Amino acid sequence: MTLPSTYADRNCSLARSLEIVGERWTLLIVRDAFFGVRRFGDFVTQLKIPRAVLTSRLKSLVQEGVLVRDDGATGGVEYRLTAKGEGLWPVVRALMHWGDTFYSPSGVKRAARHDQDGGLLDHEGRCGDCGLVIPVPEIRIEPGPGFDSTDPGHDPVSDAINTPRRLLEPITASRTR
Amino acid sequence: MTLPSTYADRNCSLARSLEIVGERWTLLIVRDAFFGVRRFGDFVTQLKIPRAVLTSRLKSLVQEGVLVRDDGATGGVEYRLTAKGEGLWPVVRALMHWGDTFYSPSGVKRAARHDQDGGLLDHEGRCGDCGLVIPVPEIRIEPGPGFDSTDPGHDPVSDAINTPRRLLEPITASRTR
DNA sequence: AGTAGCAGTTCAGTCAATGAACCGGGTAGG
DNA sequence: CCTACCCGGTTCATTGACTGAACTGCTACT
Repeated sequence: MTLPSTYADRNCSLARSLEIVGERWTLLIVRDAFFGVRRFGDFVTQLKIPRAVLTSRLKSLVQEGVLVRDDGATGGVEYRLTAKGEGLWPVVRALMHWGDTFYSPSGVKRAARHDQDGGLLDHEGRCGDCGLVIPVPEIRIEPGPGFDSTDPGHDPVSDAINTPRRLLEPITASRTR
Repeated sequence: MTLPSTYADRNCSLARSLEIVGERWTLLIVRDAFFGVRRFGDFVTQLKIPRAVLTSRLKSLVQEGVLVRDDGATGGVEYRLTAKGEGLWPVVRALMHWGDTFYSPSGVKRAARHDQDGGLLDHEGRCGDCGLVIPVPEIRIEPGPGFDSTDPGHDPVSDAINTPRRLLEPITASRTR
C-alpha cells in the first residue's frame, strides 16, 4: 500500500487515491489536521497512534503533498494541510455523513456551520442560509445532537477539538503561548 | 480494525466508518460491486486480491449489512450491495474525484452520465441536463478522457467494467448463460 | 550543569496479508 | 454411473506491517 501501484488497477482513480489515503490511520490524521492539530505530540495523544506509525504516515503524506512540514513560527515542528490536502474535505465529509446515517441514531456527531452567517451545512457542504458550498476555512464545526458528552475529554487536545471552532484553526490548548 | 472500536474515538463518525470500510481492499470491493461484480471469482480476477482476504472482507461486509450474500437465481453465490452499501456511493465518488484531480492530468478516468437523458454528472453527482442528483441505479459509467486504453483488458471482467454500463447491472461477460 | 518538553527511533512481540496449493460440492458430458 | 471441470472457500508457510514501551537527542528555560 505504501509503494506506488500496490493496487493493480491503473485506470481507477479510487485505487490511486487509496494508495495515498487508504492506509490505516491516514484519514484520521487528515481529519485531525482539518480540526487544527498540527503537532506530532498532539496527533499521538489525540489518536493514540503508535509514534512509529505516525512518523511513517506523516512522512508519506508530506511526500505526496497532502501536508507540509515546517519548523513553525512558534518554534516547534508543524504539519499543515496543503491545498491538495484540503481537497480531501469532501471525502472526510462523505465518510462522516455515512457513519452518522448508519451508526448514529441520535443524530450527527458533529455539525458544520457557515462561520460568516451561522447557517447549517448540509451533507454536500452547502449552507442552508446562503446556499453556497462553503470553503474549508469558513466552516465552523461543533458537537451535534449525536455527540456523546458523557465520558468527557481526558486531554486538552480532545477538549479543544470538541469545542466549536473553525476548521484549520491551530489548536493552542495545551501550549501557553 | 476489524474489531469494533479499534479506533478509540467514539465521537467521530469518520472513525466509525473506517472501522467498516477503512481496511485495505474493502472500498475496492465496494467499487466493484457498484460496477456490477457479484461473484467471488470475479472479484478475485478483477482485483487480484488474495482469496483468503476476500473471504474475510466479504464476510465482514455482509455482517455489517453493506452487502448481501445469496445463492442467486443463476445457481451461483452472489454478493450484492444493500441500500446501506449504495449509501457509500458519495464516498467512492469523492475519492475518485480527488484522484482524478490530482493524479490524472489528462482528465477523469471514468465519467458518469444520467442514463435517462445522457447528461454528464458533476463531482457532486448532479446531472448537467436535468440538474438533479441522480440515484445510483440510473447512473451510467463510461471511460473518460484520462482513461488509458493502451495495455488493454486481459480478462473479460475488466473488459465488461470498462464498457459503458449502468451501475449495479450484473456482469455476465465470462458466463455464457 | 539540570531539568523538562518534544520529535523521532529502536526493538521485540504479535497480528494481518500474501500467494500457491488444496478441498469439496454441484453440474455437464459421455 | 463415472469423470472432469468450475467455483466458493480453506489451509499453510512466509513475509511484512502494526503495536507499545523504552530510549535518543535536541532545544529552551533555570
